[in-house]
Amino acid sequence: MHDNNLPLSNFIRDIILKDHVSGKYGGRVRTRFPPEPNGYLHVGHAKSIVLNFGLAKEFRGECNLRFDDTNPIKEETEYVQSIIEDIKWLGGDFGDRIFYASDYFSQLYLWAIELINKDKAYVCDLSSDQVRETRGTPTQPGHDSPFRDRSVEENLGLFERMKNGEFPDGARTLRAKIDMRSPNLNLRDPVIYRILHAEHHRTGNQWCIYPMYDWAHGESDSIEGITHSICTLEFEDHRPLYDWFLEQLGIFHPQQIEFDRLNLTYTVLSKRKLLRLVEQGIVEGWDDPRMPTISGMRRRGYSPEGLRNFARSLGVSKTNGITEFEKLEYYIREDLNKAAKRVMAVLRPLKLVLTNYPEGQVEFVEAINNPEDASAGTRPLPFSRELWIEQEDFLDVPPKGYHRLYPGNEVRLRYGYIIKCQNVVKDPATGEILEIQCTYDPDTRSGQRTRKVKATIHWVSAVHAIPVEVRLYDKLFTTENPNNVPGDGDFTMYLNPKSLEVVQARAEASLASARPCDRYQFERLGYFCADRCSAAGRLVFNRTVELRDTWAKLQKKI
RNA sequence: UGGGAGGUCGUCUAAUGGUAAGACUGCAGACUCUGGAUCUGCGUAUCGGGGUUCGAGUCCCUGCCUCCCAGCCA
Repeated sequence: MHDNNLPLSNFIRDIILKDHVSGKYGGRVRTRFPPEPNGYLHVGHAKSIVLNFGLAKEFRGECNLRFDDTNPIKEETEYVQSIIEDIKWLGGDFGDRIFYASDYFSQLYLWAIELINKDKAYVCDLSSDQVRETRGTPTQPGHDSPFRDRSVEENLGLFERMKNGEFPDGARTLRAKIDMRSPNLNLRDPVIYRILHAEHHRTGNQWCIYPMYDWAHGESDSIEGITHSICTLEFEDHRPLYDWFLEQLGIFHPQQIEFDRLNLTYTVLSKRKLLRLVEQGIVEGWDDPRMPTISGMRRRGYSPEGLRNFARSLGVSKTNGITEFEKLEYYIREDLNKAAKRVMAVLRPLKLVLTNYPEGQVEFVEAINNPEDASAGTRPLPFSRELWIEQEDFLDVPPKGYHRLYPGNEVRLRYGYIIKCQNVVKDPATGEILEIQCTYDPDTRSGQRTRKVKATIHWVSAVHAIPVEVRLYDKLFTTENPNNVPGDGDFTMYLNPKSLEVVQARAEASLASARPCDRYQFERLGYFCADRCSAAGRLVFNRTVELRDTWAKLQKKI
């Protein structure tokens, strides 16, 4: 078993380690996690959070939380709240260092004026269509805007009037004066301010010009004294621009480093697509347990530790790959196995009667709460004549290798007795199995040295069991890469119609005290988590992940 | 066909000129009062072709393939 707390080596850590020992930035390490509050965080962000906060912690530095809130049209306070909650839940420690790019709007404005004064920026009257037309293409150079050579004074005046709200949206922009013939499209006089008469979630109507990402991001990093600005691969082309702005201004210059974003099989991880799932009502909301969002996974029952271990196991590189969903499930199970209390619950109940067990008699058997943790202790379980067992644990005609109950066969009732199937009661009209009649062997009570049988099945006492609703979740998509759609198709064509099944189950009575978010293992079935809507009178559990099931796997192969 | 970045077991990641390693998956087995967990075993993977070198996944040349970039999104 590997040690999950060991710092894993990766190329970014190598760079930081080198800078740390060489004394660059005074040996100081400061990273940042810069989400845009335009959606909920997902498992891909978890990778970035673990990386950024982990690196800061390892080198005794800090990681700031900074909201990249430069686009008032898409951003909302609800997202800010959810992001803060999700990072905390995951264990990211930002202390009181919650910042907003919008905190720096005034400074950014002043710096823009500085750029104009240095003849490195100009006000352009071209429409967005015209800008696109003059930008050129990847293979053809662009050409200069007719407004490129305005005087500093004119630019200053126009820019101030832009700020003062004298022009409608889109009428003008402030652009950096770099090189319209650059092979890097980002350097072809990129827009740095646009006019947007929109209310901002924090600055309200104070501004009607808003900085673009490229202009705001590096400068925000600089203001906060970020040493290593870690972002995803698609920003590689932006690094020259990131550097250019900093150089023009002559301010503190953080280092941008790009790494590969997480892709997961059977999953979409783009905020645009996730937003669609929410808005079209395909899922219940951002925290639907089928969503790859952090809040969805939390509601599903994933533990922060499990998610962190998964994120750490990912590694960091510049290769564009797709991680198998099974790897995520492995780390979730690994953590839950250690921590989750075991209970018995029957998802699809089938009546079982012990014909030789006295009517009305109840005895208590001792059940182990967690075989992985002796300190979790034991609990008494009521045992009686009539029980519920799992429908799939009985088969009238068993296939080869099936060890569970069938006519004439013996199995052990977990923590109870060995029983033998004597009779099957069926509906004469439909052939539906109504009841299984068995005899129990009084000499085989759990805890004694008795003979062995091939299978142990779970059960609950019919009179003692409580009804619970269980939501069985499955993958949201039926294909490994839902992003890869043929022709003019849409990723929703791969939606799994069976991603949610609700069953009315019977559970041991101890589950009555389950509080929302409590995690359990339902023995032989999987890990389950009390939903946030679960209450004493109406218990609801979400299936987090199934147990590994080698029998089911064998069946599939046939 | 411009620029940028990549190509190592099925998947993800290591190896920083010196025995190609680990995790996940898969398969086989042991153990088991969870067909869980645990344990054991199983790996012809360096994109191709040249070159440098005693020695190349690593360095050089060349070809091929993949991803990203033409928002007043981030």
